[in-house]
Amino acid sequence: MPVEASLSTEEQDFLRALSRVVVLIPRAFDSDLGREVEMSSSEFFTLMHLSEAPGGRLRMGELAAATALTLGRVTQVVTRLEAEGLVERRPCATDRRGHDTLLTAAGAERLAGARSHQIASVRRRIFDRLDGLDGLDLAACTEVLSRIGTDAPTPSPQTGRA
Amino acid sequence: MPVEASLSTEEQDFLRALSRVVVLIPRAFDSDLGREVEMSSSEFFTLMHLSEAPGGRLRMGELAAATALTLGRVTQVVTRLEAEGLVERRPCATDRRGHDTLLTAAGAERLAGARSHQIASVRRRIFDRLDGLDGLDLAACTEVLSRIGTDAPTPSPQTGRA
DNA sequence: TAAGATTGAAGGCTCAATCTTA
DNA sequence: TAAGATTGAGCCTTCAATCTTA
Repeated sequence: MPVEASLSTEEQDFLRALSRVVVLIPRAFDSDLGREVEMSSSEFFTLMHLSEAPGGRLRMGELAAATALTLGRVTQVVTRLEAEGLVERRPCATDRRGHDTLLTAAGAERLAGARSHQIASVRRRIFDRLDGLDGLDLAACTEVLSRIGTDAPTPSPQTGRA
Repeated sequence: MPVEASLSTEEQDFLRALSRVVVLIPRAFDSDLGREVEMSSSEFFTLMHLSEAPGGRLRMGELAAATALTLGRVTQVVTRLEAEGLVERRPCATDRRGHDTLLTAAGAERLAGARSHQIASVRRRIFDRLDGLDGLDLAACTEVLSRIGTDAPTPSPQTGRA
């Protein structure tokens, strides 16, 4: 319900900058990765999170949490990656409702080939733009970004995850 | 071309936080606005930028620059808004290739009705999450976000680094 | 030739409905 | 009943092709 409310100038500026970034960044990443390694950023990050998981193996829900994608979207991405032989679906040993996604050797290789392109893209689109920024505190920015977006009391590192 | 490259831990953390936000924020805004005022965030921001322009009037290309949307997408959004009577298309007086988009009275009214809902959404999804954050420097974050995303030498104040 | 804008096809993402197992 | 996952319909967005006027 709309209560009497407004944003400060500082808040408005932040909102505008953020609104711009959430449009520009996905376009930039998808464009760069698509052109150079024929992969969407969703696919790239899915492979990346799998490669970092113990055994290269994650449940669908864990993959959704890691990528911030919806479960439905994860299913679609995994289906596509599986069709390319980059991941495999395995029944979950402890819960027969669940499925594990497992990074294949081909998937690991594909990720390795994509990584340097992605790093170059990230440098060009992000960190190169911050060169010479006076008093840059990247960690402080990271903290801010880590907190926002959710509705619930932020399931940030540490804090109550129930 | 992939050169020898990598990201520092700080940079990786920033990238992860940013990647999460660019997925979460559009979903949150579109969900809130869609439920409460049946409008997408693209439509909302389009109306907002029009309302801030002199005469409530902007060229398609200016609208694209303001919203960071592509020209093709702006055409579609404006078409939809026009069908609802919230904006009007007018031939541009000085360049017959161009079209102005003009905010109507109905559009201004609709925007006014949506604004408080949007502010509530922004508070809930963003600024409430930052309450109690020690040493928060919102302006510094804004500066960082304002710089990233583009490919070209950043149309920011100062330097043009090739 | 190039710039402003539009269009249609294709792909990304969300959401609600559904199926299976706990 | 609820949780994990999948599916299909539909919207959002991009991209390349196209049309008109500079």
